[in-house]
Amino acid sequence: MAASGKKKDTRQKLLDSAAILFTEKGYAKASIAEICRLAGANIAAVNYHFHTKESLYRCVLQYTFDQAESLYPLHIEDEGTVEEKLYQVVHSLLKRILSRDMKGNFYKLVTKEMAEPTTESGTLIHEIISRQRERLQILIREIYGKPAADELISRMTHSIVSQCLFLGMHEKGRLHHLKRKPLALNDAGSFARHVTDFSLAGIKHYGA
Amino acid sequence: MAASGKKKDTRQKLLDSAAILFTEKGYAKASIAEICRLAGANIAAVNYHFHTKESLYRCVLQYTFDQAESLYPLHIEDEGTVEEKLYQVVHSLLKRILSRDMKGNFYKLVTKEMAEPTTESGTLIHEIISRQRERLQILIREIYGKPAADELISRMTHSIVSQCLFLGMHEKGRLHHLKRKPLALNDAGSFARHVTDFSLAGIKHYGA
Amino acid sequence: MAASGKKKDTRQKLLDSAAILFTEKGYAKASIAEICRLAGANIAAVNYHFHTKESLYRCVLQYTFDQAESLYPLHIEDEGTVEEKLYQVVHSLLKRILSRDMKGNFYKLVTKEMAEPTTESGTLIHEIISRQRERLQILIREIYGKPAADELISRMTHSIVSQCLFLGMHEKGRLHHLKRKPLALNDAGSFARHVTDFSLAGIKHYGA
Amino acid sequence: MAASGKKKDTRQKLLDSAAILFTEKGYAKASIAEICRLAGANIAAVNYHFHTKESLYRCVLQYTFDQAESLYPLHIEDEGTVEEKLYQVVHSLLKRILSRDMKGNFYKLVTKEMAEPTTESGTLIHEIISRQRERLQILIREIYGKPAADELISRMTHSIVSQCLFLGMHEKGRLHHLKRKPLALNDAGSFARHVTDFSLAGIKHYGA
DNA sequence: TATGAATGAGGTTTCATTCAT
DNA sequence: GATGAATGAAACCTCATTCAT
Repeated sequence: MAASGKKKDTRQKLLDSAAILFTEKGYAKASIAEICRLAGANIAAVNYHFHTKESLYRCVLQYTFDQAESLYPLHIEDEGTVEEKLYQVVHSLLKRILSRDMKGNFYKLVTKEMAEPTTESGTLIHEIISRQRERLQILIREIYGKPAADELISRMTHSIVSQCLFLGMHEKGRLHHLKRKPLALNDAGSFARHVTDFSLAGIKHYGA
Repeated sequence: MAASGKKKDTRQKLLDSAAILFTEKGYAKASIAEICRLAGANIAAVNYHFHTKESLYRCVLQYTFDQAESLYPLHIEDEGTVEEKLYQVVHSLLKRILSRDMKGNFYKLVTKEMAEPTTESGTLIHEIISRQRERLQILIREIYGKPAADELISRMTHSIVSQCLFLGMHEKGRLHHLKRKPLALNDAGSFARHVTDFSLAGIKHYGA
Repeated sequence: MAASGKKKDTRQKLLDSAAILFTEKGYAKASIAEICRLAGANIAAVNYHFHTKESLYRCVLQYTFDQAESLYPLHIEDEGTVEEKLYQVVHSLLKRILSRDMKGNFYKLVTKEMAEPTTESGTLIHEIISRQRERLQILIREIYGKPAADELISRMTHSIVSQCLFLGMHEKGRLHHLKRKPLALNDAGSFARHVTDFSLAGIKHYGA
Repeated sequence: MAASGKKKDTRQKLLDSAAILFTEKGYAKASIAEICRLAGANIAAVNYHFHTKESLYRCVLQYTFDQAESLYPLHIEDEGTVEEKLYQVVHSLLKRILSRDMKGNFYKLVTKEMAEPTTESGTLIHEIISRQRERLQILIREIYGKPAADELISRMTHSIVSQCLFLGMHEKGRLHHLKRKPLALNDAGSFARHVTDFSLAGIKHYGA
């Protein structure tokens, strides 16, 4: 019975390998051949299990997103202050972004996708990002306290989101001149504190 | 001279075409053949003038950076307050990022490069970004007023830089769910005001 | 028995699907996968029931021929004139060629095979065509009335056969510039009249 | 100077090889690799000179048609009878069909195309066939002498055309059970005589 | 008996680069 | 100095077939 998990093994190994290589090298430069080699599978395996490279890519997006959600769920306590809720949102986002222990990192794929969109893969990302963005906007409105123009809310959302996602753009520790040492998962809490405090001050500046 | 003028012409046209295509499609998907076609040059012209594709790419990085510097120079008035100087820095950066009227846009190339590094091309970008980052850190220290740990300064720098560079990541209006309407060069001043005010409040929050 | 009925079912569905797809797209472009999909069968079903693709093809040839014979049997009345018998032969052939209501159309496969022979499949077609051709030659000799060189008989046979089989070469109404509107089964009688009359005149011209 | 013909040599050799292989094996089964091998060219040569396999195919169609026209021009004497003109048309068509000495045979490609259309290649063939068909219809009307329904003219045209084109369907002498010995170019005159006489009788039968 | 996963050979196409002219 | 033909490596994809279950 333990050995009966052989059946869907190849498909899973392909997903893992693809996640790693897409994350490391990007969609274009990660070749099917290399993905299969890493998975220990035949070169035709991708076509058998996923039909095309792009379809594999979409599955990887979904897969890494699901992993991110299950490993670092967004848990907002109902009783805390809105400020605390903002911290929780930012913290959970940063944990996902800084995580290195998953096969592939969804948010690294998202930033790649934003910088260099792959045909037809935007839909999934669009939905996910939109949902998170809306949640954040509601929170910001609440923190702001007074009625605010959409434009203003939108800008403040941008300010917060960019501080988080921008962390996902430093590949392999390269270009790490932008920060002192590469941030690791351990730093998520501390950095989330900074982003939250920095941004709360910004929001409240407008409210004053 | 007429003949040597002709030669420079081809080289220049190649730079322009390459800048456009690298910016639009990224390094990998912009082919030499297409670049030459757009430049009205022979298919061997790139190898003749630049030897390899990657060398052409490095030249394009330098070229678009020089253009950015000359079109949107960073002019800091000596007499203003530090807050005003921060605004000027942010404003000039945003103008470069939002500009669409140059052949290629250096900062769009930078964000592509950060998300998906091309072998061996990091050096130039490293230097440029470092220089700007240092200038910004000095300013932030000044605004902060009191002695501050490098770590803190670094984090605040990140917060400001990310708000700016993140704007360069929205390709062709796709993924524009992150902002209401695509920002244009006209919006640089207004958006710079937001980033500056938002961030000043953040910086001062720590100082309080 | 219930189980053995099931088996025949799959085999039969494979035959039907293969007949349709071979007729529509030709041997090379009809893939085993697609045939199985259309039959609602497993992808290994063809190899299981027919061993190879080519063997399936031969079975399809036989199958569609049998269907043609049973749906449009060649019924020659013993009492009619030879001219009338010629009409009956031509008519029955045209009905088979113009038929669209069978699974696949034997004569469309024959014309495909003549234009682009598939390895090893000629034997069956050879036999079938030969038999029909001989029957026709005997009839022509009879109509001709006088002793005739084989060469002459052969040429007249060609003239008649080609007028019929050529109708099977118009795929999907494409290339239908060769005739005004695509002929349908209804037109078989009328067109057979034309071919018969036209050809009778030709035959008798030699006899004169 | 004699050696200066090297430049366009490869393209021409590719055309010749492709013509031969497309004619022998059909579009689908003639592989680019084999065509290049036969031409003594690199495997990327087809893409360089013709871009895609289908584009090469279209060029081959045009090329073989041009060869057919120049080798066996259709020369109709103005002074002859209409019957004689019909013979000339049929004769020239048969010479083209029976020719084996060209690189590829346009009409063999036409019959292949009719039996198994290749995507998007029909246009050229459509035009050519239409033009020839119209010329023939005019001639038939003239021979017929009296006003005739389009339908009738169309059927008689079919009868003549099919007798000719059907000869192009016997691949490599296979399936030659339909005729005694494979017809060769020498037989064109004699066979054209048969087709003409046989058909003239047919036409006149209606006129009677 | 029947399946679905897996395979390897081969197909077309793309592309950066080289080289004789 | 500049060209355009040519090249070889490598990419993605298709497919008939095999095999353990």
